[in-house]
Amino acid sequence: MIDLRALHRELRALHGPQGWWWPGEEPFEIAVGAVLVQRSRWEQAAAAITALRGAGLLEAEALAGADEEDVRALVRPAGFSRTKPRRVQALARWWDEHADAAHELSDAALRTELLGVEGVGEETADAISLYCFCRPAFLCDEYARRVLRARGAMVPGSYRAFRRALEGVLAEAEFEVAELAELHGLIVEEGKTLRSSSAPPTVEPARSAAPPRARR
DNA sequence: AACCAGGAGACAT
DNA sequence: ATGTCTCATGGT
Repeated sequence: MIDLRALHRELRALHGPQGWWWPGEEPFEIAVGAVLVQRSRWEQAAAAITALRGAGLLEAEALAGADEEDVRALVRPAGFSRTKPRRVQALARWWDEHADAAHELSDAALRTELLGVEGVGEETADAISLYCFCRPAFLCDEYARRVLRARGAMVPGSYRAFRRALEGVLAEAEFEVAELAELHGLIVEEGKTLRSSSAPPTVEPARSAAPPRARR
């Protein structure tokens, strides 16, 4: 499909080796960030995290027991206030009760357990596995899709199919966890320079002098 | 004012 | 197990 080692080298040359890790001080904060950033910009998620920190809620037990309305107000900058407040509190409850024991689980068992938490889907489970529990994982997100497609790879549309398609080359590359962590960071940097359309640049038809058609 | 932003969950095949 | 459809909101 694609040589991930070569991609890693290329992106390092492009953006510089950056020893990238998910922004955040401690694992729980990182996990909260992974949920809050869903379908929104990192700047917005970061604002919500700052608010939570200010309220002393960046600790699992405190957030789990916090008033729902308070949490709603604090995470508002991250948007989706119907779902995200519930999701970060569901995560906090799980974290408070199970995160400790989760270190003993296999990579696959941990992932399965994370998927059982409300608001944690495939991508977020992989992000938490990698950046909170230091388990090998590759984030098959929209950026990865763009970057690989831009290099000519046929990338399946669904997360599952994408992930499976990468299993082989991923095993072949034998990345360390730190390398996987940095690779994702590099892919994000590179992905931001790409269009989401994934369509190769097409030549615009010669523009006529006609004014744009009036909208209705 | 339309459009985008680092998905998840429910449901049907 | 895999594909499809729906939801949902702050910021620019």
